[in-house]
Amino acid sequence: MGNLALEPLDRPEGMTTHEYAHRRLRQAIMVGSIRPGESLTIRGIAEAMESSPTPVREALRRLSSEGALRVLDNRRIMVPRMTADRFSELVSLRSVLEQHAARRAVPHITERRIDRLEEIDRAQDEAIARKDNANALLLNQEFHRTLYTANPEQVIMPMVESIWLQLGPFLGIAMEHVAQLYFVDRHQEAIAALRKRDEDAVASAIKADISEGIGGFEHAAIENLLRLAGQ
Amino acid sequence: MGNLALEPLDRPEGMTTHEYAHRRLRQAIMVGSIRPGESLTIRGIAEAMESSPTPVREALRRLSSEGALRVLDNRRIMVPRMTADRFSELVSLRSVLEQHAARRAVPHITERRIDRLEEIDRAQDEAIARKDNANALLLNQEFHRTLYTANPEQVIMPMVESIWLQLGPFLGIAMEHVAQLYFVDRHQEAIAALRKRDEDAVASAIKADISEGIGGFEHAAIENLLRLAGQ
DNA sequence: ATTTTGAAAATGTGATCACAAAAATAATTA
DNA sequence: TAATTATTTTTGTGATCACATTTTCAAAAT
Repeated sequence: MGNLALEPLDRPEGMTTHEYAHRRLRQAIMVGSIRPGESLTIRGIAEAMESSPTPVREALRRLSSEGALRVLDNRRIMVPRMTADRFSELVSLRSVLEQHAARRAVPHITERRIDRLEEIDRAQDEAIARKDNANALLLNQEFHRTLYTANPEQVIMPMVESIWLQLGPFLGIAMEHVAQLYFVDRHQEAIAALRKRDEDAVASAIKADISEGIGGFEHAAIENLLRLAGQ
Repeated sequence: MGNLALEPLDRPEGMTTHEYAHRRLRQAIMVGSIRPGESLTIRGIAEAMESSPTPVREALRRLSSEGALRVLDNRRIMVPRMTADRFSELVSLRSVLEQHAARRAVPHITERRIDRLEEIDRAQDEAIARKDNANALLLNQEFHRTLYTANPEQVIMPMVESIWLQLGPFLGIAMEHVAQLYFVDRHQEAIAALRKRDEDAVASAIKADISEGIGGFEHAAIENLLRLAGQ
């Protein structure tokens, strides 16, 4: 049942078992440490985290509703396989979604939050420098999340995270076959635009960040990568 | 625990209990037959559909991951309350999302499917004529769903449905206080644009359909409606 | 050697139970 | 009468069990 070991993740007091299972599986999927096609068994996971089938099933159901997992006809649960076409759908949707999220965040952004974004970006650069891909990925997500959640009534975040969840497993594969994942980012450009409260410029920085980041994989490159990984 | 009675919904052979519970609750929420603020109890629902807590809990968890339900700190589960600001977030996101979905569907649309769209639109007009709001709503959703799922690799549909789920309870309130809900739609315009495979025109028809439909509620009108409904 | 058959193990599903926390109700006090 | 306390009921949670289906693996047959 895969290395959902990752890091056991601290479990805050009062957090329910199914919540913990959900968070742990979610993070494992999002940073690509569970391979597509790998099938997950309820009992296996339950045993791995020393609990029982009931809460694990609830966690798996939630993840399937979030698009992170897929239930087959035989009721087996697995991480969906990636295809070049699906990848392209995911990336184009991500671009539209996050541009919109960024625009709607601008009117609510504070200087304090922009400072926080700079910190996160710095931390991400450090993670990249020490080739710590998993943490760089996590910090990149935190950068985007911190931007979008500036909007207090925002309802888009769960959808953005759903996209991340669906792209995660592919990133896991990519990281095994490509040395550097995020050589460039457009975060500085986004920050500059935010300081000016320039919605268009922010949206365009986000668009570029995505299209030059994960969106940079071309159709043929993806098929090669998937073949290489035995998908 | 509310009239999730609605219609008991036929239960296809082989459908699991939690799946059935999920579908039934989902539909009840989507057509607005469960009021915001109304709290749902696991045992209550289980009893109402003659099953047990386990599968009902799974259904509720899925719905909470889909944005349809909210778990409070006391672990109570309820339909989220609407606010004017949240409503505006939902509608603007819906517009962006569905325009994108429509654009990506155009290259895959077939004449047969366009014919099907015309049928659905006709059926919806009939439902409107006989003031059958719930079915008109369902048929409107089927129209949009049929369009977007023309794209076989589409990953956007769960997100669109999540928006519908979040708007559903408000529609239920609106239906109690407003006579006609969908006096106009832009479906014919969308169909004409589809016949010409004109992406821009299709997107613009969908945009208008949303902004003139549910998007037509103005900030003040929403606050009035919510106050009227005792929210 | 490949396929088919049969037994054993693994797995998903849902009902039930025990426990703790929360809510509702009744009893008591100010 | 209103507020507070105590008791009862309701509710969410998670472990366990039984059952049916599926998968796995070994033996037998073609």
